[in-house]
This record gives sequence, structure tokens and C-alpha cells, in this order.
Amino acid sequence: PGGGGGGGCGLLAFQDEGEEQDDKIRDSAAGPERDLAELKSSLVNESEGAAGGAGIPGVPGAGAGALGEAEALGREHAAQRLFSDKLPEPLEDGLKAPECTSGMYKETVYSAFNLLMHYPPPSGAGQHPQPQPPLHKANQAPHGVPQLSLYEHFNSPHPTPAPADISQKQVHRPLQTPDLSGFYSLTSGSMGQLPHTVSWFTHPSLMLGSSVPGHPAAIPHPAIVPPSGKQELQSFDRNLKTQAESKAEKEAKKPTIKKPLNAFMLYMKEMRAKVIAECTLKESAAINQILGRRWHALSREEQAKYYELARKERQLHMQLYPGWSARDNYGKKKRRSREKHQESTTGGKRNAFGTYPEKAAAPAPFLPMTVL
DNA sequence: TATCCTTTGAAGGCT
DNA sequence: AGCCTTCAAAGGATA
Repeated sequence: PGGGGGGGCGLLAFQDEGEEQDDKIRDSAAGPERDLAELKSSLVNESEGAAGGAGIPGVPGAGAGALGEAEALGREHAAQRLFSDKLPEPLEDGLKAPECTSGMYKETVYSAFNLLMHYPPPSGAGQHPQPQPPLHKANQAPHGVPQLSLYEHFNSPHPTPAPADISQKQVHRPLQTPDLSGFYSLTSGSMGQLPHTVSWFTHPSLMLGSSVPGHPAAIPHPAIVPPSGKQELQSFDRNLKTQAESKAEKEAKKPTIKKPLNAFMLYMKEMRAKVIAECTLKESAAINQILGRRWHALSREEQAKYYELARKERQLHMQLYPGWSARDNYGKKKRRSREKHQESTTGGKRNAFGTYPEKAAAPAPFLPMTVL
């Protein structure tokens, strides 16, 4: 109900997107660069067409007037309703908010740059001026240690202090490091949870401050966190100082090695602040819905960068924790009501078809397949 | 205070 | 092989 013609367009767009994802896989097997521009342009046109936008050709999201944007939002919104009977109020507000529409299709411009920020080129090219999204409070560690991603670090007017000579260098990540574990030995005075991205490993400032010879950076890997939650994070320092713990207690409080972030998680982490700034939203669930739709609007090239980043993330994670399995963290998040949770996840709440639309539309990790 | 919500992707287990 | 479940992040909302 309420889908209407616009909803049909939206549906077609999503279906096409899914087929296109299949095309991505096939293309990646046949030839990764083939028809890339054509695919990209078709995707962009598709998005604009589905959204009813009349933007400047070649400039996604540009030139759409207020009416066009409203219309685009209306249709897009209608399409969204196909997958969700009722959007959360904050999301609806956010989508209606004009400041939320302004950058709806602009993130593609930023993402490539942000990837460069994650992998700064050798010649100190990380000094590009870039509109700095307001630092989210979550980027601040509970005890005041700024948690800057590499993107944020290189764009911050006051980046993490680092000697100029080092900050200008590229620190090569040793992909085949025999003793990586020594880099991330847990020490007292935990730094908190640093942003979990592969880039942290190359971050110059992270190579500093070690007082231990042979251990350039005695900073725990961001994937290593106290057992769970923020409370444990705060108590983690105390736990480290407490020597009179039983062996069982120590085992129980053993830091959890978190899963490596997938492509979408990396994208979310990078774009969250921007969406918050644009949409004046704070609720993560609503923000994530927007980010999910923006993710689908990304071109395959832009998504490929995140897939590649995620692949490297997994590679590094495997090197750091060879025996680790995702199974290790199963059951560590306690569910309030398992039945209720299952109902929410499998009971057709993800879309109107009782399936997992994202699964169907999500591209296979085409780059990893070609690389590996 | 702990968990839910919401997204996509990866991984493990089960059939 | 295909399906299902869980967990990664995030922070306001809720039990």
C-alpha cells in the first residue's frame, strides 16, 4: 500500500541493481575493466531516473532544484516503503529535512578521496584540504583520547601529534611480518578502542610513543577490546592493574578479538559523520538505513574500493590472529529475547517480501574473488 | 545497565 | 549448495 507507480520504479531499480550485481560478478571474472564506464553511467542514470532527478548529466546530485529534490525524495521514499512498511520517525524526518537531501548523491565524490586517506600515497599527499565533518562524540574515547580514523587524522586541523619527518613518510605495512603480535601487546593504560580499520596499522602516529625497544608501538590492535561493552572498557584498565585475579576471572575477562570490518561497515564508519551532519539525525538505526541506501547508490568502482579495503582488513586480521574464528565471539552478545530477535530479523521486517533484499541485491565480493 | 534497532557483508553451522 | 544465524559499528531508545 502506498507504493504506487513510483514504488514500481523503485522496485525496478532495485531489481536491476541486483541483476547488475550479478553482472559485476560475471564481469569481474571476464574482465574487471570492461564496460565499467557504461555500467557506472547506467547505474547513475538508473538512480537518477528512479529518483526522478533532473540533475546535470555527469554530476550526480547536482542541479536538482528544490522541486526536483522533493520529487526525487518522494519517489525514493515510495520505493523505500516497498521494503519497509513504515520508516522510523527519525528517518522520515531526516529524509524530509532539506539538509539531508543536499548531499544524497555526493558521497561518491568523497569516498574515493577517503580511500586515499586510508591509503595515503607515498609523497605526503595526505595534506589535501577537505571539508571536515564535525567530529562525532563517539570519536572521543571515554577518557579523552581522540579516536581518529586515518581519514579524520589527515583532515584534522590538529592531527595526532607526530614528527613532521615521519608524518611525511609512508610507513609501509609489512604484509608478511613474522612477529606482528609483538606490535599489539596489551599494555597498561589502554588506549581504548581505536578505529578499526586497516589503515590504523600504517598510521605514523601509531608507530610512536613506544618505550619498549623492539616494540615500535605497544598499542593494542583496535580489534582487541575488553570482553564487551563500554563499561568493560573503563574497567579494563582497572582489571589490568588488579593482579589478584583468579585464573578463571582472567580467562573470563580476556579481551575479545573483534571481527574485521566488512566493506559496508568501513563505508558506514567513514560516512556516518557526514550523514549525521547532513540529516541532523542522531539515531543510528535511521542513519544506517540511509547509509544502506547510499551504499546501493555507489558505483561499482566506489564499492570495489571498500571491498578491497575490507579484504586487506581481513588479511591483516588473519595475520594478527591466525587461530581466531568468528565463532569465538558467538554468544558473547546476549540477546534479550531470542525469539523476538528472530522475529524481527526473519519475520519479514527486512522487506515486504519476507526475504533478505540486501542479500539478494548485495554484490558478491567480486574483487576478492579476482584477487584471490 | 544491558539490549534493541538498523544496515550489509563475512563466516560458521546445519540440512 | 543453500539457508540461517551471529557479529562487526553506532548511539538513541527501551526494557
